[in-house]
Order: sequence, then C-alpha cells, then structure tokens
Amino acid sequence: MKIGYPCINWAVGCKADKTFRLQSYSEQRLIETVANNLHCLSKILVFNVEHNLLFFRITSDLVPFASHPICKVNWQLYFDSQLEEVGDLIKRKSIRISMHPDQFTLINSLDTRVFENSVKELFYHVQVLDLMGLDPSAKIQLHVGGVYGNKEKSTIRFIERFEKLDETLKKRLVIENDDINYNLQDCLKISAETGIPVLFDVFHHEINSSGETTKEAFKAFTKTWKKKDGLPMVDYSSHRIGESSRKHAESIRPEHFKQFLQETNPFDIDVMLEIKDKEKSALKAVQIALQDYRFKRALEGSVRQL
DNA sequence: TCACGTCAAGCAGAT
DNA sequence: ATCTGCTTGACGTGA
Repeated sequence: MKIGYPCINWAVGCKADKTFRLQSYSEQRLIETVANNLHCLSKILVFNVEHNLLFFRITSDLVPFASHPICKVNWQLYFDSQLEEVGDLIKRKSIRISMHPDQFTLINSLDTRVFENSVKELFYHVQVLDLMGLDPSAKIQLHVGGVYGNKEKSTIRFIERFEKLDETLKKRLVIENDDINYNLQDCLKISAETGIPVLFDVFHHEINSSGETTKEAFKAFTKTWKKKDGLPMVDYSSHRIGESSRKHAESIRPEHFKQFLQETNPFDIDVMLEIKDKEKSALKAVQIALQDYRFKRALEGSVRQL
C-alpha cells in the first residue's frame, strides 16, 4: 500500500503544472514552461520520498498544449533526457505513478472529432510515461464518458472504440467509476468485456453505486487488476462536512480514513487522496497508515531498492 | 502592483 | 438559459 496525492504540492514552492494562454503560445514559452514543470516535478518527487509518499499523480499540464495542433515543438526529443531522469528517480525510489486526463477526454463521445482529439490527448499522456521508461503499472485513468441519452449504446461505443486503440494506450488505460453516469457495476461490465482494470473511487461510489458494501466492491474491482498492472488503485476522499454536494473535503478526516483502512483490510491497494490541501492531508494519512502492515510493507520495499 | 475577466477541449445536473 | 463541478486556480490585460 502506497499513499499519494494528485498533481500539486503546496510545500515545495514551485509548480509542475504551470501553463499559459493559448494566445501567448510560442515555442520558447513552451520550452521554458516544460523545463520549469519537469524541474519542479523532480522536487515534488524528492519531497514525497522524504515523507513516505510513494504514489503520485502527474499533472496533465506537464506539457501544455501537447495535443493541440499549435504545438509543433518536438518536446519528446527536446526533453528526452530530463524525462528519462525523472523516470529514473521514480524507478529508483519505486514510486507509483498515475495520470488523469481531464474531462474533455472522452472515448465514447458521439462526436468523432471529440474522440479523435481524445486519442491525441491519450497519446500525449502515454508518451510522457513511456519516455520516463515506466512499466505498464503506471496508469492513465479515465471515466467511461457521457451517456448521450442511451447508456447501453454508449457503453458499447466505449468498448468498440477501446478495442481499436493502439496497444501502447490500452496497456496503460484504466476506468474509474464516476458519481453520475457509470458506477462500479457499469465499469465491471466493461472490464469483463475488455480486460481493462477498474480504478475504484470511494467518494463516487458513496454517491453512485448499486448498493454494494465496501468489502463487496473491493472483492470485485481488485480482481480486474492483473500482475502487470500493479496493485489496484483507489481514489479516496470524503465530501465536505455539512454538504451532501459533490465537493471534496478541504482536509482529511482522520477517523474516516482510519475506518477506511480497517474496512479494506486485507486488500492491498495504492491510495490516492483527492483532497484540497494536497500533501498536508497526505502526510496525516501516512501517520495513520504507519499502523497498517500493508503500508509498512511498501515502505520496506522502497528502502530495499535505494 | 493589483483587480478581475477569462481560460482548448464535454457532459450532466442544479438553479 | 446559465452556472457549477470535475484534478484546480492562475494567466495576463488594463489601469
């Protein structure tokens, strides 16, 4: 069990998701920004390792406009060695990595242009992970997509489009249950057809499920991950106190997390804390998880590989 | 230096 | 119709 948080670290004093407006695009601007972002990503990862945070989601803004037609820079070649260097750090410290393309990335869109743009966006994500030299356990997580008034057809469209994707994409893609459209059962059905692993989002499941208990849910989705995929990933968060809304909590609720660890025993998973205050809550989670043998085992594994 | 309108992209639900 | 939430604030113009 590794614990991490997504994209942003407020403590290190730099940002790996720096971007700029499309209007102010220039090759120089892109190169400067990516150089900054990669440098900062290294700093964040070093911070993380020092604090036993061995799971991290790399921002999709690492290379701004990477899949936009305006981008003619061969950033893959230009940043080849820096990407490899970051990848070496990740491998040396056995850090688990995920990426999460944003809401515009839709495999099952009715609009084929949206689909085509999504494939380009996915290739960008895959290239980042490939150039870092990471194995297929570094995942790219997606939601199934829209319903478009017909869930069955939209599910079939997802499966058909997925099957035709390049193998380099398919080996890294995982689907995540969402809070409105496709719940755990919907994802499991798609997984049964395609073999795609299902990433479990605890918060979304609370809002949108078929009534499974946590144990039942864990029994089902963990099976969709094969050895080459690495440990099953889980997005953990809780909603804001006093609000039934879809908003994430500002900071971790220690008792809630403690209970989550107890409930999920003995399933071994990597936990991504989707909480506003980022590493601050993740550090609290680490303190709680130090009592858990699954977490201790992961730390020992990391130390052995130093 | 700072306020504030706006930012590549889609979808669904609430208001 | 318009706004909000999603991984989330922050870019950058105009004064």
